[in-house]
Amino acid sequence: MKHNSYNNFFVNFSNKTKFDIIHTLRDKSLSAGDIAKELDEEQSKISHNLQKLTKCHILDVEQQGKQRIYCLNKETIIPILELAEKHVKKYCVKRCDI
Amino acid sequence: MKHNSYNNFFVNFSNKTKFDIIHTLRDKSLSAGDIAKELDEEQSKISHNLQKLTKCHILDVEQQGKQRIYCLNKETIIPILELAEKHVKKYCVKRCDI
DNA sequence: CATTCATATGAAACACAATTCATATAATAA
DNA sequence: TTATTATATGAATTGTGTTTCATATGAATG
Repeated sequence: MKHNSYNNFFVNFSNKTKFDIIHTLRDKSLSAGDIAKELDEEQSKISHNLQKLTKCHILDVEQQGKQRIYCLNKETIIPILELAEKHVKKYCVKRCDI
Repeated sequence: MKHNSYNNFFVNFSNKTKFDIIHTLRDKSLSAGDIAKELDEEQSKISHNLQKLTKCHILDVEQQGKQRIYCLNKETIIPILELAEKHVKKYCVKRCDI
């Protein structure tokens, strides 16, 4: 497998903004604007991040009027999140992030 | 969950060097030096990366004489790799990485 | 078809992670 | 107890992803 697409996939889990977006969409679908509101972040910041998450199909989009509704690709993403959480809880309880 | 340790966990999958190390250790354990040799990379580069991978227990280490043998924490890491591969193969066949 | 609302986009600025290089430490053997 | 091999570490540099800001596009509505 080419490491690019692979690495790029994981990059999408490795900063706070994307983390917040993914977790916001874990139990509901939202428009770009509503995600920005809910996270109290600037519109274009959220938009840029949504583009990347969507490009590698971590998120799916659907146009609805003038809004764009984003939802999590639950099929593969939720299982990955769960495994990662399990690992982090078990091994990274205190300060693995230094 | 705190996003730090979480993000930090994923950061460790998102660059080529770490990708190469992880995949080299997928089927065998190696000393730091042998990893560097096998990947034809500079010693300290590999060492720095090994530190980070070990800190969040993606790798385990064991001292053996004056060598340090690194091995992959297969329990949680292999399943995550497999899910990621599945996703990438299915959704990122062409140029998700732009 | 002009206006408004929602979202996307490009480029510059910024932040942070990765690498490099020189050096230190740690374990062993002579 | 010095020399040698293996690995780690710190600081400066480099590289790359992220955010910001200004602006553009796109869909709907009067």
